[in-house]
Amino acid sequence: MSKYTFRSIEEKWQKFWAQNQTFAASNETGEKPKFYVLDMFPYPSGAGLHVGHPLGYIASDIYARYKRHKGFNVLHPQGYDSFGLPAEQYAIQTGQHPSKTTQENIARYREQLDRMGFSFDWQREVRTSNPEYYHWTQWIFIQLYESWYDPQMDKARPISELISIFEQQGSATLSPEHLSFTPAQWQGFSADQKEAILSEFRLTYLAESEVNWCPALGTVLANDEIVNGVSERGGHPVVRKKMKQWSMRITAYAQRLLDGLEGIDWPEPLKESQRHWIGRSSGASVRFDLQGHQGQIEVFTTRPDTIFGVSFLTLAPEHELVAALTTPEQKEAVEHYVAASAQRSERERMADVKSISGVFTGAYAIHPLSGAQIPVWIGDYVLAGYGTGAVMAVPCGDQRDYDFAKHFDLPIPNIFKDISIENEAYTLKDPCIIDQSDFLSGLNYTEACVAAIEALEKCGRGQGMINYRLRDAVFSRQRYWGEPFPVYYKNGTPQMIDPQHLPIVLPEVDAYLPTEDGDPPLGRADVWAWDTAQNCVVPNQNIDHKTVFPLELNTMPGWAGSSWYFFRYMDPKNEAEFASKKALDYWGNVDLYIGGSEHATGHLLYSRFWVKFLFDRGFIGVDEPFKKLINQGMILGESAFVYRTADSKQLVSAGRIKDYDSGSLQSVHCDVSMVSLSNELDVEQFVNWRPEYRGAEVVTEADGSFKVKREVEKMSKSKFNVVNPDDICDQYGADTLRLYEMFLGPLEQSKPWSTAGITGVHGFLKKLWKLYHSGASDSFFVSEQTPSSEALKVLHKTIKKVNADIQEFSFNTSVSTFMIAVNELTALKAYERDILEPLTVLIAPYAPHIAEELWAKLGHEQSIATARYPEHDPKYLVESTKTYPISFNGKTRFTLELAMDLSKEQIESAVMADQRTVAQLQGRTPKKVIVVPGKIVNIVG
RNA sequence: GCCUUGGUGGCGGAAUUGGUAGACGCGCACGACUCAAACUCGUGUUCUUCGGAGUGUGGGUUCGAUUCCCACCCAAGGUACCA
Repeated sequence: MSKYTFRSIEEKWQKFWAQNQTFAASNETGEKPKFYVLDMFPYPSGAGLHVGHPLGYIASDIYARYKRHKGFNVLHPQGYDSFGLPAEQYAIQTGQHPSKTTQENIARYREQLDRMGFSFDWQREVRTSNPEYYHWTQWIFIQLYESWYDPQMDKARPISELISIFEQQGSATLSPEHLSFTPAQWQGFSADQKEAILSEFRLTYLAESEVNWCPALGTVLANDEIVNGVSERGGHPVVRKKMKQWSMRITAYAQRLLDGLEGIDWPEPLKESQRHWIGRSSGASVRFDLQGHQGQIEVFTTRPDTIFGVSFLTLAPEHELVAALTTPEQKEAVEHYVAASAQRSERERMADVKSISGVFTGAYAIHPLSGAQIPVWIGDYVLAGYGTGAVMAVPCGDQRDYDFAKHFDLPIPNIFKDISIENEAYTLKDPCIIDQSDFLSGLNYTEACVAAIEALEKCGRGQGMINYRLRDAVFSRQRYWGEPFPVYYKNGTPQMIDPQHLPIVLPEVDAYLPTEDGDPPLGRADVWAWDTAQNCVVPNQNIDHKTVFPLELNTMPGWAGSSWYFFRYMDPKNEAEFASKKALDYWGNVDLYIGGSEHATGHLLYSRFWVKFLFDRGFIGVDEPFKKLINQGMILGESAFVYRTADSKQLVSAGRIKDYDSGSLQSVHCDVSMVSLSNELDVEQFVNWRPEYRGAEVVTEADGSFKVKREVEKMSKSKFNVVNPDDICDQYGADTLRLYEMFLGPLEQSKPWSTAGITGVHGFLKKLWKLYHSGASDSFFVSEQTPSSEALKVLHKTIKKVNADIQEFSFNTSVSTFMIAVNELTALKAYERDILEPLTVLIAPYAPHIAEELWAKLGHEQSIATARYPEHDPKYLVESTKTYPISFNGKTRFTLELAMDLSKEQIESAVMADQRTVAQLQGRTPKKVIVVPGKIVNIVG
């Protein structure tokens, strides 16, 4: 059988499936139970699908096909997460419209996906960048805006209900402390005042948030786009700055997102990362008055018991009170420090625990319980985004505070009885008693926490509090290629566009960069204002008109469209709703979701948030999107890094490219560390170079020598280490690719890609084919005889094992089980129909093309897709003997075959009588003989 | 730094609740077929000083540890605007 036979079989069946709509799922509630198998949809990158993508798709496809064999109505759709940064970056470079490149990329992805024989229901395809789709993303945004979270009912409610509460009861218990009003006062507020209050409740709202701003590029950058403090593109300086942006009040759902994890079948580590991300901690909020200043510094602490150990306060450099507090003498030092901190990314600051820096503001706070003077410092180990951006420093009880105090020679009072803090802080390692703490002295940790909170509450300086690490999610992007907001501004106040006028379609622009004035790219659109009289988008030059108002210029982030797409597949063509009630009720939530663990705290948390919100508002009937989730491991690529070695052995610079002509690396901003320089890179040149890099230690060029270092990392276009599955399909066929990717190792484990070994699974498929072609000159042959009991045993143990493996998603071991089965059946010359038919169904989810072909040859006219999955019969698997490993002190020395039904004593005497036992013992009497029937015999002596 | 995962032959990996470490495949070696090569088939393949030793390193629990516990080392992913 040649590779041409494989290819023609694959093409034949792919065409057959498409023509017959074999995998179309029905929304009609029939007798079959439903099952929804979903992959995380891909971002259609310009590099095409790489071999890492199909890993999860193959696994989910095997499962979907398995479920069809098991009699389920299976929904197994696919689509594209088609808004995103790379398409925009490409557009900036080439001037091509992102929609054009996106469509081209999608066409290519589709071609690649089709070649692998996936059982997707393509009629349900969705694309997040289609107006028919983002219509509903915009609609959900409006619903979020029109909702608030009621902590008493613990659910989201329409904002109109909040307004009636305000009208009838005033702020009641709902409002934060600084806002308190009666119904009459509410009525008296201006529209703007009312809106300002409501925006503190809306689930999406405008707020000042910190961003990484690159003045030279005039844009905001992701942490990912910043390398060593400068922009990856161009190497320009980046500073942190505040900007008014849309935020999502995900923090309102913190507790429910935490609680919801209990009821879903997700990998424990993934739940753990979400728990950690949400970061619930209980403690106390403490307010420190300031000496000679209005206002207070509020801190959150998990250790209220150590309140008498406070020897200074530390504020984040971005803290709002810093400028006001700083004394004239300290002004210069503080401003210098704040400016320096703005240059460092949050990640850098978190990772750096070695260098201690900070500066005294000159100001003092008053200890809420002792009345002592507490100096106020600023230090960049305190992050503005966490808690209140200020900490009460207890050097004896927190290592970072301790180090800070040591470094700046601040007092380190010890408040722990019989604990030495000579060299390091004491951090609750063993229980201990609080000392030197007024009324807390003599109490243990738990008692002291309670007493301290009580005292703080009594004097109005604090209270017990639950704090979450989770922050509200910034929802604005200063980008072009994303969903436009359905928002216009009337005198600076945001207004939602009536949902009946959606979608607000992304406008055309002449370039994809920010405007000269620093507006996002949408500021370039000629037509980008909203006419409230005509209810349509109109040219923005008419903005003076009384009915025409500017539209929001930001777009939504990548996670907007991916937070609800799984519902759209249920009813993808619906123009009246995001999906019909009937479809939503029938399909419910996703039964099995497969995707990478890199989405653990992004996509998977945002989706859960939106689903809980949609549930609260009664739009859907489920409050978790994904019942069961499997993380497929990443297939890592092998990257080559080039180091230029100068005259000396020292590494001058590093990067993924070199410049042939100048003999130096371009735009490398640092020394030894690695920098990816995607934008300056001539891809052709690198690709041509790569084969030489592979395995090479040194490549010598005219201008000197270049060291090549190979590293395994995430496969990605930006890392130039992508391997294309098409090449594998060309050479071996889709069935081989499918089996091989499964055979590589456990689904959940990351592994580097390598084609070594692919001939093994290809050879297996040939052997499988041969098993059905034992006739004259290798023609198809099947015997109608009754199979031998040996053959039946092989078949049934295979059924049992493969069935168990699929349920545990252990696809690699089922492939080896198939190999063993085919080897054994070939040796037994088991060509009987009763062996071959069940075997074909068994293997069909894994290698569907060859299975369809063999199924047809076996005389079936229907596709194998819904053929009944075989079940094993235990009667063929009964064993009468067991080969016992006989070990001495735990080391196996020989084996002994004994009947299964022997008693412990019989086994022991049989073993002790054996010549080899006598030889091993050399006359000694064993101290003990351990016999585990059916398992092992261990002789201790 | 922090969070998560992983570390087993030359390589990918296998190993019910702790019970024969290295299944299956690659590679390699030898043999058969062939004028020859490829393909295919067969045999062998952890190391070894042949006593044994051996699952990243060092300890511990156990009759028995890849599996459980403690400490450490290394690699990958995430770390809030990549998706």
